[in-house]
Amino acid sequence: MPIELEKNYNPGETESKIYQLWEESGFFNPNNLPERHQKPYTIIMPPPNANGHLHAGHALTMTLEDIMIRFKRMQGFKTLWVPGADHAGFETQVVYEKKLEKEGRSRFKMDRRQLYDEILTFTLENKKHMENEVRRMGSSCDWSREKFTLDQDIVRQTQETFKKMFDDGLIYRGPGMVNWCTKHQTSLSNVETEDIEKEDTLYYLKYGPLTVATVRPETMFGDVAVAVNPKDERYRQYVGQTIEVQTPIGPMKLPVIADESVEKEFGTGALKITPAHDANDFALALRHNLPIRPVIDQFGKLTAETAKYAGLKIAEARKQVAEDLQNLGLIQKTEPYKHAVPTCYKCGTVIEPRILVQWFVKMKSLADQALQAVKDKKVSFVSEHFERVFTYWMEHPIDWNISRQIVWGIPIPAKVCTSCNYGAPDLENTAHTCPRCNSPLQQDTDTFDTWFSSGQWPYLVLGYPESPDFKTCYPTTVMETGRDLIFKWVPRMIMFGLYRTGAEPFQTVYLHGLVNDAQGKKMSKSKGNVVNPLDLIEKFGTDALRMGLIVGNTPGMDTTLSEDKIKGYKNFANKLWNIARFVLMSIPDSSDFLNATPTSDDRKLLDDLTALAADITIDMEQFRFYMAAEKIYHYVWHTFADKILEDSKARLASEDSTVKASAQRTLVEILSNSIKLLHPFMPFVTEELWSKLPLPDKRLLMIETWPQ
RNA sequence: GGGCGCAUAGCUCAGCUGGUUAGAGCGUUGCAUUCACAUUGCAAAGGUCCCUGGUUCGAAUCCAGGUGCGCCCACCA
Repeated sequence: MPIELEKNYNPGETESKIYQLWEESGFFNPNNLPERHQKPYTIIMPPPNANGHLHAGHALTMTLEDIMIRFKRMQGFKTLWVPGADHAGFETQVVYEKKLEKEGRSRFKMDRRQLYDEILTFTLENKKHMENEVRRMGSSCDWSREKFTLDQDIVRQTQETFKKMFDDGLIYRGPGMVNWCTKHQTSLSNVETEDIEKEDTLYYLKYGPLTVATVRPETMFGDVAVAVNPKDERYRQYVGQTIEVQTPIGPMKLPVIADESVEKEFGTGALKITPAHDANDFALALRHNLPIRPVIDQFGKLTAETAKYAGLKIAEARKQVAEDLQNLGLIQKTEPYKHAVPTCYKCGTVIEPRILVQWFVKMKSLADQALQAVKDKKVSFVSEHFERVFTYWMEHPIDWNISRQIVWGIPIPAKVCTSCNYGAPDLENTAHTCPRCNSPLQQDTDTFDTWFSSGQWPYLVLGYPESPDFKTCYPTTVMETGRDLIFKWVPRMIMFGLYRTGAEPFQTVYLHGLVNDAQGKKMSKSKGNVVNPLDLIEKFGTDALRMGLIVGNTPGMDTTLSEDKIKGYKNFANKLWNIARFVLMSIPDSSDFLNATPTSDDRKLLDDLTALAADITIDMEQFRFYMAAEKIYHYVWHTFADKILEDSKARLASEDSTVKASAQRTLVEILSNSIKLLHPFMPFVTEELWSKLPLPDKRLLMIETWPQ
């Protein structure tokens, strides 16, 4: 009996069944692939944060990487796609703190150990959801190799990198300027702050014989100098002098110094120097050997140094100080002033620059090596312009603060002195006394910036240095991730990879753009336009969602996700289903017809498809998935269904058995090749239909050969 | 202030190294329908390819300038 298909394709039922079939087949694991699969092709999945659900961007990541992997697997590569989960230090802790807040609790009143354990439980719970959602996307990744950033071996290697970098002089212990979030009580790296435009007042303050311009009069108590440009004739006579400055809490004496960094044109050309609370002033203070005088504490309140202002929060203090200065006649004038201020990217609190004794990575030499690797084309970017963006970043490296004052993360394996600034790695827990001052040492309670571990991800997940996976699969083939990670993650992976393994971590970087809403607007919780990929899967099926994400989506460019578009691909899945239904209804029980000689007309149809397959293969090789997908879609619907299939109806009814058998054979062959070409994009419906085709020696479609 | 990108049909976007009549999806309009599929088919309407200049036999495509928009970075306090 011919195989009968249901009238319509039902994605829901099919998808869970098929994924289970794949997973049980073992073919996600390259070790189980048939003999022909020899040459490695490896992708390390950017580990999604294990603190919530997949979003549209993840859905795009999974789709693109799965397309690459499935295509290469069919071509005969030994494909490995390693899934992972990121503990996402600060991000997760923020999520958990919000949860605590709702429960009326606070991390600051909790025992460190308890807080850690609670977040761990929370994370492991969410990690399961995340993993199931990765499966729902159809991802053919090797779950047997899944890694979590807090796995013991990962933690151990991360800590060893820290020690090695310290020994090599690439990591040093501050004091250094850090971005301090007064709400979250931790320092943040430069990529964890977000500049926002702010309207402030620019105050012109009388500083003895000079006038300085500032938006932060409350920091005047921390001033240690006034700086002018050495070429500024107006102030030349004061350079080297000490001036007496009136303040609401009494006079202070400040030296006047000359420094090139001072702009003559801005304000009055004279700049108050507050090294404890301004990154530029700190750099300038280092150049001129100036003292550092902190007047703001970790909670953003003024310190005892400021006498009557002590305990006031910055905003309140600013108001008070300005008012008092006004009354003393020390404000010459004020003007409105628009500028960008860095804020905590999670809570929007204005960052307070502070000088703290913490760990920093020296970026210059690492960045130079990364730059060279890219120049030498050891790493190339899909969409070449990303190379320019990357180069710009690597030419302007800033030392990287890797200490976080949060519990959720990999502990920094170091001992720090209780009385001086000494600190050093101590992985084996053997150091107890400070070699500098003999004071007791204590375990550093800080954890690593999460990018410090995820930056090492490619070689860590492959089991560097000893594992066979590392030896055969590193450098990996492609790193596919979001465009915004060109400066957060990609450079760190290249730098760490080159430093620790001596080789670049991947050969090609494919960056995708943002997934925006149907109107092209960025999705955000506050706008309420966030689209949940799981909802779309429920509604239209995974295959339809994948096509909707891929077609028309060029590398690096943002894309829009609209239900109408996805609906169109749901219809397409059904169209394909019905093509197969028709073909299966048109062929006899016996499979003799498969050996029929095609008529010359049919031969032409088969040759056309071969040519198309070759064309599509080139698109796939060159990462033009948006185009390959559209081409096969167009062929299946508007050539195969609308023309070939319609034309075949007469021949299928032919009395001439040669003509009839040729038509049958041709239809089956075109169908099976179309299904193969579509498989990377629409894996579920194609695998299901493949199972229905009356072909000899059939295996799972996922390991079938790509059409030549 | 610097960097990167974008501007093509009503909407969202393709158009790779310059080459007949500029394409797709959705939307719109008309017609069809006991057929594998109404989750369908056939057909139609719809474009100053942002503007100006240049290179070329030939420009949506390459170059220069302009305009508008988006993103990222930045120490003029």
